[in-house]
Amino acid sequence: MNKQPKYRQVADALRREIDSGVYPPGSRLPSEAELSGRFDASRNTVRSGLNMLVSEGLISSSQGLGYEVRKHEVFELNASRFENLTFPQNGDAYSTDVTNAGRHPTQTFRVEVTPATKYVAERLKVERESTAVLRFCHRFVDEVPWSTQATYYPDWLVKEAPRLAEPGDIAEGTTRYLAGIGVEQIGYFDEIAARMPTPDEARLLDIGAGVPVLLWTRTGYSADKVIRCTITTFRGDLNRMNYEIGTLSARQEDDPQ
Amino acid sequence: MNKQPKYRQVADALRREIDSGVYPPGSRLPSEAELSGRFDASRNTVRSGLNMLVSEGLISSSQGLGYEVRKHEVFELNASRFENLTFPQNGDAYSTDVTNAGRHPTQTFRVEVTPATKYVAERLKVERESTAVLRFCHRFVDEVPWSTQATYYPDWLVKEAPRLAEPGDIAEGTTRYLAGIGVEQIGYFDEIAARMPTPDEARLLDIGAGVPVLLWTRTGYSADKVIRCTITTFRGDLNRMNYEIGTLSARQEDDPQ
DNA sequence: TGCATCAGCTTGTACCAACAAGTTGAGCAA
DNA sequence: TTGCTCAACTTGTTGGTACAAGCTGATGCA
Repeated sequence: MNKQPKYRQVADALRREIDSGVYPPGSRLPSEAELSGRFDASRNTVRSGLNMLVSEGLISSSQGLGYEVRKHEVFELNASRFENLTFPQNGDAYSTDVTNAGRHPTQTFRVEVTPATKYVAERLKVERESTAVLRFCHRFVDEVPWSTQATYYPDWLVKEAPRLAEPGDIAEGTTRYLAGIGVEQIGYFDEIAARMPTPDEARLLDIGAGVPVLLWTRTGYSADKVIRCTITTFRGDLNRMNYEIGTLSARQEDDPQ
Repeated sequence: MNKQPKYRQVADALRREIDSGVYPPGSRLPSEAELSGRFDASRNTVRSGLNMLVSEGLISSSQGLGYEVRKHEVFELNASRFENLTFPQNGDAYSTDVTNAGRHPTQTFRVEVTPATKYVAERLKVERESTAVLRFCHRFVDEVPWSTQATYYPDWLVKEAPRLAEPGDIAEGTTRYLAGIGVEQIGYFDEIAARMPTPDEARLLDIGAGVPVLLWTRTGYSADKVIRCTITTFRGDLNRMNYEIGTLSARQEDDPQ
């Protein structure tokens, strides 16, 4: 007889019903008052149970509207193709991928000079607090905030490639621009982590409780130096990263889709 | 004058203090009663604020002990080396990596025959509900639950490689065993996602609120067929995945560490 | 018809009270 | 000294109340 607390029983019961399809994605749950009656619990207790499900990312709530079962449409990011070494396409990949999926991409962009954080300095192999150029992108899909991308370039590189510090877009892509002046990216190092968003990230990506962010750090290097560090934050509930490694084989061809 | 609700003011103030080092990782926060006095708020209001920080993964609480600022020691997983194509080393990589880090690895292991879930069936390219062999690993580092790893092998492959269904360990590693009978893995496809843990996952990995899981799905294929699907779940707060792509360059050599 | 208002629903915030249950250290007993 | 008990702390659970604030559809006025 291991008695669970009542608010947990509420959460478990509702979670089971959501999983089994009683409340399909997009549907509304009964109101707190109704659940309060059904489970013979106070409104506070029911709210505790609902809060668990919110923290798990299973449901979301809005004032005046009620609780809704979250939909999970996942967007695939092909990380190993994203920035092909021989045909660098940089940020363009985002626009093309999104457009191909029949969605509408928009983004805001800004450039600034900023001291490198500890995390960035370690990766760029420069002194902490030494300045770096930050090219920052805030991306949307169908007007929904999707990701933020911050690319840092070390000071010494900006001296060789001054256009990096200019506020405008670089039409041919930064990788190609750098290759043009003799700085060729020959490899990169990816780090992927997950955590709950900071309040800033939650605001920029418009995510509520229960949704983690996927952190993708790509450090690109030339034959002898680190030339950039890109930190991308994605909504964890809307994105999945893919890596294709090894011989491209029948796996692709016999895919019926 | 945008007045924030009181519980949010509590959370923001404490978050700022944690970030600025007033409460360093591992230290204890003042008790609910003390904070209640300091912020001139009821215990419930203070609890709401503290709960926010718990959901963000910044602090954790235990009955009788109080609230503690979470420590973040991250373990690096080198995914591109993990299963080298020419020198397959499979699960061994986990033991060696952990031992090299001066930690103590343990694991439990079991084998079962189970119907493939929709997710697994899609990746193995078999019928939904058709049986697969599941080799399941529950891994610990210094007695702390670290990850679970579930590898599924399709039915047709088990007919050719019967040892896959045997309960015991395969000493030389499954990749090598399969290569020995002519089924060579020539590539794989990785998918990485993040989400909040299910109650089952939270139990197996012993994670509380505010910690997401990192989901890593590796689908391995031979020249003409998919031969396995491995789903690994990690604690998001303790792990980071790395991919090294492109020419191995000076990046490694001039790394002082 | 068209528009504004408002009643009645929803969740959000904030307080109070009481008791359960886990942890620790002081202090007493063997 | 050793070991046990217990008081005094901590957070966890559950109940209650009241009002704020967002949303929707019905009502009624122009």
